Amino acid sequence: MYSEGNGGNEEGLHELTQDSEHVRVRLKKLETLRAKGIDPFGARFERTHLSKEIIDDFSSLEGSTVKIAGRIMAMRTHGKATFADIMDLSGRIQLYAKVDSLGEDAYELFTSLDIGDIIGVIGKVFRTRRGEVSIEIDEFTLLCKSLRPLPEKWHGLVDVDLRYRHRHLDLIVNPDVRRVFLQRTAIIKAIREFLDSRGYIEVETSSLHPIPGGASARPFITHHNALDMDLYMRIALELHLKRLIVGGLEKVYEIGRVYRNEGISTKHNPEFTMLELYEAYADYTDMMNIAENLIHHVAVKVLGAPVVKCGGMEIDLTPPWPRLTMVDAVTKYTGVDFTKIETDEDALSAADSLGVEIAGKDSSRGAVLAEIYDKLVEPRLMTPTFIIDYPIEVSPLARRKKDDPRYTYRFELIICGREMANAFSELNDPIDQRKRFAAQVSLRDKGDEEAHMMDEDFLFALEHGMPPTGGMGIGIDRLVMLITNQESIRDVILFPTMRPRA
RNA sequence: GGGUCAUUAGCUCAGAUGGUAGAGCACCGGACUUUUAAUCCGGGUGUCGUGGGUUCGAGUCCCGCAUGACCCA
Repeated sequence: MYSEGNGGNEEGLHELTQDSEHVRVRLKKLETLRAKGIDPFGARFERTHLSKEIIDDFSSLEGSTVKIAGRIMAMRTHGKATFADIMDLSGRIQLYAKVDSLGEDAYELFTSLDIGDIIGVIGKVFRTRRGEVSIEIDEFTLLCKSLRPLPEKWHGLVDVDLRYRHRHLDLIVNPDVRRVFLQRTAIIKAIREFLDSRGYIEVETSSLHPIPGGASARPFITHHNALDMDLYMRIALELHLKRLIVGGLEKVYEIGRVYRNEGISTKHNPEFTMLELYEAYADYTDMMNIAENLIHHVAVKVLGAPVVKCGGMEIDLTPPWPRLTMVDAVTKYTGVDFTKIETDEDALSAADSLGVEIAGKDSSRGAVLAEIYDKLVEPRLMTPTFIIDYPIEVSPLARRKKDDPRYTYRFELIICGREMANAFSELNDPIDQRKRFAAQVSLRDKGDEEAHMMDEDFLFALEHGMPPTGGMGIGIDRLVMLITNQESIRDVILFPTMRPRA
């Protein structure tokens, strides 16, 4: 807060004053405005139009008076006439200020405004000699004085570190950034439309868990003071949503933030957004149909066509998409045929011959198969592909295949070399589920910090009986990256996790 | 975790061989009534990320640290 006279917050002022000549100059202008009785931080302003509406409807609006507000992005003064560009949510429009129509005092006040200031304007719509739709100002009012300069008008804000730390500046000066985040909103809206129209119920489950479950990941730990107990930030939505299926909600979904205590990279942020959905009496083939149609729907809604860019190429998302078992996929891309591999030892030597390192990881046949797939196959799958029938060892929550108990009714959807969805026919046998948890717990005891914990509350629910259920998780951030053609997860998360600056 | 690179003005960047720190935009002063990266004249506004070291002298060379980017695990 910066108040008038000597009663202001000296410390805050001091910090700003130190900053640069830009700030000093603007603080001085602020005092000058106040001395003239002008409030530099104005109030409510009723707009009649957004800038884009004026430009789009120019033919019907020409000559009429409009009220518009926005941030000054550029100023071009020419003595007794001045052009300025202001930006609002819809875009930019040019203002034209003339001493003839404003009068000397108001005109002088206008030219003393800074780039970055926010103003409200009443004026007439016209087109300049050069053809640009503009507003000739009759009156204007200062709605907010800006005390700091904006980044450079031509290059914008380029430094990625500064862009993420000062996202508000990124949004002001880089139009593409605004576009991406508006698209993110549109994507999530399209997902809700799709699921709501199919009778899914959106729910919110808790994010503080006594036991973190539903995924293999290290959790964040937090503490509840009154209960004097540690709690975990959720790493998945899965187990609570399944409890709702037990409870008879039958078709549920949640779009929610999950937290995983892992490294940070262009592909990983410690908090990210998952969609999970569960449908009673369905199975993983139903989930494949939903995945195809959902992502197709989203692309058409947001982009206007079922086509996304991936690296240099365009990918058509029109369903149906091919389905390939993991074993077949590994054979196709590496030549190694896992139908001929029976033992853990043979699997290990196959991994060795392919140069896939297993040391320190689960060395069971199924886990090795999944590791080979992860390293050598997944990154090469560009067009949408369902990889089905995951090994049981890496799928502790999925139903076992009837004809081959080494595999599960599970798939992952790969687009552009990235995992977009993970789904399975849910395990509803509480006795088998207990054994799977036990196997995970023993991995955990051997030092695997990502292995699941025993979750008695979940088992208790499962023991009351869960209908056969199909379930799926979709990483929203990755989906947004795909649809908006962004390479870094940080470019689709408004405030990615950053280390504090020194 | 390992390797490579980066960090200089509000922003975008340049600063061979070690010798008083530069440009464009932005900003300040002046001219200019349809410009649009407006133009013209004048002005450099800086803890060269940080802490050490070498040297008569370090933005530049060496070491540590911080933050970031890319590659690898």
